[in-house]
Amino acid sequence: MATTPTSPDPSPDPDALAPAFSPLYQQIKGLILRSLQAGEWKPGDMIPSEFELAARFRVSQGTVRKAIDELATDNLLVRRQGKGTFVATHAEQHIQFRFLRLLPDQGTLDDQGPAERRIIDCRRLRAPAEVARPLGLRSGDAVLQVRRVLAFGGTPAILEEIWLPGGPFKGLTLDTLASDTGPMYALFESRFGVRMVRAAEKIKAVAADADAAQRLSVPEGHPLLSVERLSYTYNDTPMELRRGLYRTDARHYRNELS
Amino acid sequence: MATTPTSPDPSPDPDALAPAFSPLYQQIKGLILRSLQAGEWKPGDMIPSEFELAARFRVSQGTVRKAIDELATDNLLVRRQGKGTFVATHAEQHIQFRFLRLLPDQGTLDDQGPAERRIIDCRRLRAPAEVARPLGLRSGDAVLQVRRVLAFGGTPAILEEIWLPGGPFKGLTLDTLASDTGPMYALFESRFGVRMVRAAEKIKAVAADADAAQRLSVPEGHPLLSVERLSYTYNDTPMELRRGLYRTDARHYRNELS
DNA sequence: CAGTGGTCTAGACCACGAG
DNA sequence: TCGTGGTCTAGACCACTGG
Repeated sequence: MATTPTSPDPSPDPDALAPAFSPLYQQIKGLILRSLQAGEWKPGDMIPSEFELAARFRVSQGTVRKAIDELATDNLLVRRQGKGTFVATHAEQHIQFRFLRLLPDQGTLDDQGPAERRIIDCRRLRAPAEVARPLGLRSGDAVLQVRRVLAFGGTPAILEEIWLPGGPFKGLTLDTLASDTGPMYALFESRFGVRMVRAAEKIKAVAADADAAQRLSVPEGHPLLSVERLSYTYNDTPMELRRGLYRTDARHYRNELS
Repeated sequence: MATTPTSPDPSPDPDALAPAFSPLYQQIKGLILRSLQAGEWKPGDMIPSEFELAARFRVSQGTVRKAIDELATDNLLVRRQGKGTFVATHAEQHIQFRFLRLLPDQGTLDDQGPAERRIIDCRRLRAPAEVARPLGLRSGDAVLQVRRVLAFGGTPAILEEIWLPGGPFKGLTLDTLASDTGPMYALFESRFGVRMVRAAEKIKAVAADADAAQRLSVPEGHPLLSVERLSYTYNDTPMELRRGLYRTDARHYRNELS
């Protein structure tokens, strides 16, 4: 590790086509990532200082810094000057809505108070094919399905259907969810050790069917935003499939392009 | 500039409340940005090497590097190892669809061929209030309105209404647009010196009105994605307002959250 | 081969937060 | 006052590109 920066790290797979050359700081990044996955440092924890990590990995502080820089821009770590570097968590006020992009058309911030949550049901099912595939499961594997409605100021705004793999979320019940206040992703961290790191969404415009119309208090056929989200944990492992129907009469989905 | 890093740079405005302390590399970033705005280097051009810039600004190469790093992650510059650092441009194949997030539900890449474009009209108008405000103009100021339809494989997919400030885009005509192949934002760069740097979109689900239904070959009332985009040039100056209606029967709007 | 960006190091000093 | 991250520097060497 202290030799040339691009040492391929004596690995198996000698006849592989992959170049597998990577800069030292990328290797360090990988090592830190492994510690995160292994739970050596939990969400909210402070990780060792840059100098400590530099000593542990036998590299200079600047190299550790660059690794941490990237992990911080990926939102896996949070740097706080004068205090230390911390494992990112969903249990923070200003991070609450990192994955919820629905904002009111009017009005300043989302200081309309938090969303009111009403859980419809929470069932243990066998995964249909179209749910199993994106989650990397096999059809028929055990999954949890949660359905709920989010409302703002008494007006229903979101109808969601959440699919979770049965293994990692063993023990999740309606009571667990109902008795919990705070972000659902924070619950996943504290109770199941599952941290959502990134997500991809597919958005369409659809017409409300009878059930959705009733639950969202709109006429049948009313245009709704369909948001299908696949969320990933550390190793790009998909861990949640979420289908949401958003009312967009008084709200909009905000997106920044750059 | 070669003294302490946080020297406020002997500037006017002595009684300002602003702290105005900023790291050297941020100041360098600002200077590079000014050269970009001033057109010292045009889109596609190679900018001076890191050492040249370091000499010009009387700082070390590492400081210039950090400034360029940020400009590169903001997509204002593109680094090419062994060649140099270049001013980003929309006139590149792999950057074509940086702002168009509509992808086919099935199918590999967007190798369905490029979009077919049909311009409906291009008119010089006085800005209505709801157009003037986001563009930072006054109601009644001269604006250009372009309407067009994009189709993929013969099927119309997008109906767009584009509003541009009359000043910067003086001389833009239907012929200019019609005779141009390639990305519209590339045309803006080469003909008007306007480079779009970032954009914000507001997305809703709406029902097709009679006009939209006819132009997009869908029944009236069909759910469509309404995408309202405000695009900005260098100084966070809004330069384009675009209202699009997207068919999402066979396509979806893709978004990555992190 | 020369020129460019990319990586790594080592050391100095600053800014911030907390005791 | 101390420990943390933040900035800046200077110099060495590597990797890629093109003549």
